[in-house]
Amino acid sequence: MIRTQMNDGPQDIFKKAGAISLKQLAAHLELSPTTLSLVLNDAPSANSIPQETKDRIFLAAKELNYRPNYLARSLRVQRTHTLGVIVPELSDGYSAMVLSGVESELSKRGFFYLTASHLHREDLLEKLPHVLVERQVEGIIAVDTPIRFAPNLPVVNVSGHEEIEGVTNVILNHKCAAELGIGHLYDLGHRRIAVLKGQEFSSDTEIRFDTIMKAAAKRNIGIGPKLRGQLEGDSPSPEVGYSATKKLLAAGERFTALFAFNDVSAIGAIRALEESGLKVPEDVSVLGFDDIYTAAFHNPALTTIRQPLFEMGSLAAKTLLDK
Amino acid sequence: MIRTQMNDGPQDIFKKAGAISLKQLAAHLELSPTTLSLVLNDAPSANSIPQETKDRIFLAAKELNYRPNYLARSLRVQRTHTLGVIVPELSDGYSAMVLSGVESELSKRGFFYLTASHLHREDLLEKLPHVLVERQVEGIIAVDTPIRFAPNLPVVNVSGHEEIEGVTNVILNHKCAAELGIGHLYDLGHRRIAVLKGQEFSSDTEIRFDTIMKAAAKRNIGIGPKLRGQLEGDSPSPEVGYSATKKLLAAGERFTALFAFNDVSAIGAIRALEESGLKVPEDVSVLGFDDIYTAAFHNPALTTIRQPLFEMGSLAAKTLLDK
DNA sequence: GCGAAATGATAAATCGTTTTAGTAAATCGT
DNA sequence: ACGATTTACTAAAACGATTTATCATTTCGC
Repeated sequence: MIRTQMNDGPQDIFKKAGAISLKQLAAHLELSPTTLSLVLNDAPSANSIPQETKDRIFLAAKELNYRPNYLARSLRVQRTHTLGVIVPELSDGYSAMVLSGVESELSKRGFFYLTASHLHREDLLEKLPHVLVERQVEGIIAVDTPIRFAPNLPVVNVSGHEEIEGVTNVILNHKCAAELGIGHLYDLGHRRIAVLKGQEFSSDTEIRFDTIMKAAAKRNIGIGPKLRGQLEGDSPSPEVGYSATKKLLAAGERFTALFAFNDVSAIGAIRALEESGLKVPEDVSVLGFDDIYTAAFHNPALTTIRQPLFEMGSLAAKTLLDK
Repeated sequence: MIRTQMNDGPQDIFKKAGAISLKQLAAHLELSPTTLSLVLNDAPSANSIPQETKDRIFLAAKELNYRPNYLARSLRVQRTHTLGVIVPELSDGYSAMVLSGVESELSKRGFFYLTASHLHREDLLEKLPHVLVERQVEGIIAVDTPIRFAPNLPVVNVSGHEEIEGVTNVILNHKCAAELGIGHLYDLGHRRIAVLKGQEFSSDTEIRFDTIMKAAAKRNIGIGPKLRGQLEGDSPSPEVGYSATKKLLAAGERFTALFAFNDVSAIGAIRALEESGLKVPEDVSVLGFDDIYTAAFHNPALTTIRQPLFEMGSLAAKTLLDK
């Protein structure tokens, strides 16, 4: 299958034979599968077996390249060491960062995970958890994803704000973040601040907006409807920030600072501002919300509120495994 | 386990009971598991079974929320519908883009995939393929990853340049890309061009550098040692481009254009250039190599050569599944 | 009215492990 | 020298599906 023509040498035939089973290995050694299993898994009851036999087994296992079939094992012991991760979309940087944290934690514990993207589609939001359950995952991590199922296994939602029984939420301290952002702008002297609100489907949208409004109100800054931009469409490119800012500018109310929903939209916003002849940051300061590495190096001066995505991912994994 | 306190109602107990097996379902219907299996899988031999019985089975399956155990099924039919994907690291955008393409193709065909990052560590490069094989993946997609194993199952390497028996490579047309890049700079009038070379561990480094040198030579442009920057360290942030460019500037040889290894390093490079008082693109044009969405919106003017990462991912998946 | 085919099911083997419950022979304590 | 351990190992039953081979009954063709 793999290799093309070439009549293969003996080592190739061996390779093709591929996986050798415990039974075959046992037959080869003239021992029972039981014995091999006991020895290879270092079971307590194997201590009556002489070292010599053990060595024979280990040697043969190595030589014949024996690899236990994880399916069979999992079926028997009823543990898969596998989680499911549901994300909106992989290409947007945000999910990838969280995933990276998840993976780093899981690999420490010998777990793997299956990834599935729902692309904001209702049908997938319903279906994916089911097929993951079919695949016997031991838990599900959802990232920025609405929960459309009654969980009968442990679920951790990263950046989720629904209170659902059986679902643990790992969330950013939004109040703190909003305080930080608005406080920063305020200290720089800004009093006319605009804000870009996220798409409806993003679970952070509402809370981020609310906390920003509150932090602003606290400092006697009003952000009227004409100072509120709205991101639309589910493209993960800065384009959504660009067009939202265009509309915002068209509304006609001046502002000296813009609090974007995230870095990607901030980058689009800057482009829009400059196109209408406004200098950043001289005329308008733009504040992002960290979800990408490159933001810090953006030019000009994009200040961003760092979100510990990697850490949120690894925390989610840790939490889930501890259930 | 999942829920905290609360004494649960009956539907909750039902939920906790969790997965119901085919045997249980059969017992409940007073039929044999065989019959259910035949009906549920719409096997040809099931056409002797009356519609009424079939309906009873479907109904019960739905009501008791029966989900076949994928482990058991896979074990029996010797197919897992699962691939393994090995990437250097998830947080760098590049891998995530490719993964996104892989997933889009796999989901169409009912496949899932396990992801593993090698972080450029030799031990993981050796070990990961083995544990994926243990997990019964039916093939492996490696992304920008050196192959350290003799494959006994189908392998597709994205951006790999080693010729290995049994490994299919999905690669970018580098020659074309270099021509495009250098040609663009040449047409803009640039004759003193510097280049940032990638890290040794990246499989694209050599070929990208070579093709660039050739494309330049063809136009009588020499790129001497003092015009060659070298990326160092395996951080996925623009920092590596930043420090490489600093060194390049310190070498003292002037240039009017910089061909970066990728977008991330280009972003770092721009920062370094501006810090030393050079305007981009007035004094120095910077050319990137597409691996991130946001590049196009970078400011100022980062021109980039688009790399179809998503497409490379989906092509890799398609190729692998066709084996 | 008799053999053949269709109908409606099922028992048992299988996939590759782990685990429980043994067994037969050798060794030990007294 | 006799029962109790220890030693070295194994048979068989799981795990939860699929698949092959079969088996009664009915119905059909003629």
